[in-house]
Amino acid sequence: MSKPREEKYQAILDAATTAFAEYGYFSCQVSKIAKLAGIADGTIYLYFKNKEDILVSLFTERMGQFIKEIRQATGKYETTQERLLCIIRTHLRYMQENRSLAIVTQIELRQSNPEIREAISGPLREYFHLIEQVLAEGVKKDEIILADIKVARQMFFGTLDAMISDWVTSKKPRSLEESEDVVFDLVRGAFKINNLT
Amino acid sequence: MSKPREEKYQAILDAATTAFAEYGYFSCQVSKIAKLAGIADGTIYLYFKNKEDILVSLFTERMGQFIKEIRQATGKYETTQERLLCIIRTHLRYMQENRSLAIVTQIELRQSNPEIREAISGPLREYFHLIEQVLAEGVKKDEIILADIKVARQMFFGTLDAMISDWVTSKKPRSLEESEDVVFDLVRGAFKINNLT
Amino acid sequence: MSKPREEKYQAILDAATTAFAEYGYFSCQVSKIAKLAGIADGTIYLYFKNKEDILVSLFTERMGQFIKEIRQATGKYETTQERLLCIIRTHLRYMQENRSLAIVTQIELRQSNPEIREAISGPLREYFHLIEQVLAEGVKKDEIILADIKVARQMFFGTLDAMISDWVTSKKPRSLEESEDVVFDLVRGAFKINNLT
Amino acid sequence: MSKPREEKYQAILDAATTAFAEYGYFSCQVSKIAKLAGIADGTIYLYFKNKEDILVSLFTERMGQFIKEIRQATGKYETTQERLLCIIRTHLRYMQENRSLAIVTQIELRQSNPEIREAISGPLREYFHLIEQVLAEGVKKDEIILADIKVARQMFFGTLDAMISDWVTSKKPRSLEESEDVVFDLVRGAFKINNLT
DNA sequence: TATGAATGAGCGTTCATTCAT
DNA sequence: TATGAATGAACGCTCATTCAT
Repeated sequence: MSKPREEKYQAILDAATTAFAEYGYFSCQVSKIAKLAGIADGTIYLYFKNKEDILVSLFTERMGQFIKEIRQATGKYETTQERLLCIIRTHLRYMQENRSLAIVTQIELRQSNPEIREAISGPLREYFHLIEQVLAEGVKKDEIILADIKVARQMFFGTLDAMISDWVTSKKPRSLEESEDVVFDLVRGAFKINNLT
Repeated sequence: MSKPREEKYQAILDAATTAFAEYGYFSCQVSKIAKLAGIADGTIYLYFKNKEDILVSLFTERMGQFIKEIRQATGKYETTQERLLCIIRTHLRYMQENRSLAIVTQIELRQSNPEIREAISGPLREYFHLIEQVLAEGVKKDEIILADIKVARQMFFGTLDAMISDWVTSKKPRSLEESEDVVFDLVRGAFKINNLT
Repeated sequence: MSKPREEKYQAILDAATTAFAEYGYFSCQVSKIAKLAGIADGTIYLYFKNKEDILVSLFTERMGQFIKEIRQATGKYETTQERLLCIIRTHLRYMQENRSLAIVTQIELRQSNPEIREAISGPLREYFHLIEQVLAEGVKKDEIILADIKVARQMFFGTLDAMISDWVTSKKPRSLEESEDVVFDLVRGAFKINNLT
Repeated sequence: MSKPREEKYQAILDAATTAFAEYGYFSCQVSKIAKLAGIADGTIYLYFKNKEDILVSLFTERMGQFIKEIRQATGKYETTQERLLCIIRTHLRYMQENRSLAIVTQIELRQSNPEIREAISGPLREYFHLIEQVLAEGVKKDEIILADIKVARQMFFGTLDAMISDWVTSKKPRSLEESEDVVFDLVRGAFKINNLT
């Protein structure tokens, strides 16, 4: 019987995402997650080693899926221009549709607690790597001009991240989709994307 | 004699900055700050209402000074190009010289805990406002071309923030100064800064 | 199963009564109550909101039962004379059998701390009311003669209270029961109880 | 220079009486007493060994004076009837004019903390002794009839104590003086005071 | 598996007391 | 004497985790 187990595992992760998003990791009690998941406190420990494990699993699972989705979507496009626009769209839309995850990402991504940060950094680095791959290939194909891939990635990711940070913080945020083209336009300028394409 | 009082106040804030940077706000006990400041636990409460007040004061004081410094530095320049470069340089250098503050900023800036976030948001919004002012004026003077001031600010700040985030996280970071020109170049492209200037 | 919960609730109240009696409310740590009840400190907070809640519950429960008992016992008698003797006996005997409760009553009944006093005053006022009812009816039925019901109640209760206070304070107290008739005799004189009855 | 020392000593005792009355012994910080006395916290410790010493001194001094006053007043009268009325009047009036002292007496008289209670009990026992002397002499002179001096004293003191307790607790208390005659009348009945006298 | 009552380590904060000035 | 900043022991309460059922 692995299916019901998987289901409850995901239910806990869902509950944790919501709860962490609302209260923050430290201010959120395990009992709150349990209540939200509709199970007893103790049951959580049949699925996760401890509170930290919930957070780490949450990142691994959800960020992993996020990156997988972005990678798949990006794979459909050939040009760097299209790929970057695809990442922008997928990133913003995914976060918009998973607001709690977006919040948790914003909050806990930079946890100082070394153990937590280490566990979390994996998926994030993978995402950074994906972006940098796209950029590197674009440079190689002369579709963009960059003096420093890493800094370019920092700009690219940092922009999206700041947008989500604002959106998440804002009480009545306007849709992120509206800004997709604006961002892309800025990126085109920054990366000197060949307009002929 | 208000001098010694002020000195101890700052000493506690310094200790808190270091301690929060190392452990994170929640994982850092008040006693750790006290020990680091070389005072007794109780003494902290002669200067701060509670633990949260330390964090909030830290932001108000240190971020306030950071913004003040940036504002002063920026004021010396006329063109938008120069101003933006000035912000980039001041921001990166300030954070580089105040690594712990940079870390705390990264960590706690996005606290989910509503009270803390609210208290912190003031200085940050002020900084956002400053950047947007520079951008708006640049647009007005036709020195840059922007479809959306807010998104441009998000890109500008987000880029610097991501750079610092990487730098802070990295075990052996290369100097942020090296990247100043690279970032500026990207920004010039993004904001279509008139190359004639 | 609500039984074991009720049992532990009472056990904590018992422990608290003993501990408060020995050390006084403020000088008695919650951990002492827990140890006396044979449970962990934290368990206390599964049954009571906080330390004050223990004290208040103690009064509500125990004093409530004390008053209930007195009311029941008194209800069996018709004449004021019999009723007053009944109160005297029940009061003294109850306290004699619940020495710790008697002490706590003596100690905390007059707490200056306004919140505590307010919470405690309920049951006490109820008792005062009961006594005054008996007295008022006695006056109505011409079984006693009183110029002022309230002052009479103060004398009646004050006397019993002072007796218990002495008994509680005394290192080798003589039994309270011995004094029952003596008190009653004084009361008869004071209230001019009709000897014909 | 012993005069200013004595003055400040009394000032602290006055402040303590007021402060203890308002907050209760445990809930009243030494700093509150100091502020009320218009001196620095540390100064208190030039006059008193510690907080407890303040309370004990307060009782010794103030209760001592109270008893002295009662003893003097009582000494002026010959008959037991007059003497008892004199005690009633002096007791009630003294407490009415020293409301804070009355409150502190009510509150702390029955402190469970053994050390405090022991220190306090002295003056109180002296007062009990005084009352019992009057009663014993009255019995000897056939002016009153009592089966048990101690219980009679308990009634006498308990009544006054309960009256003050009510008066102290009440938000808008009626004057205690109004009740003097009523109490005396009750006492006359209880003690079978010979009306011929 | 699931429960949820029980645990007890851990921490923020208070405040009586001290001591350098 | 007087000050009041500094001290640090002490304690109420929380909550992640366990375990008997």
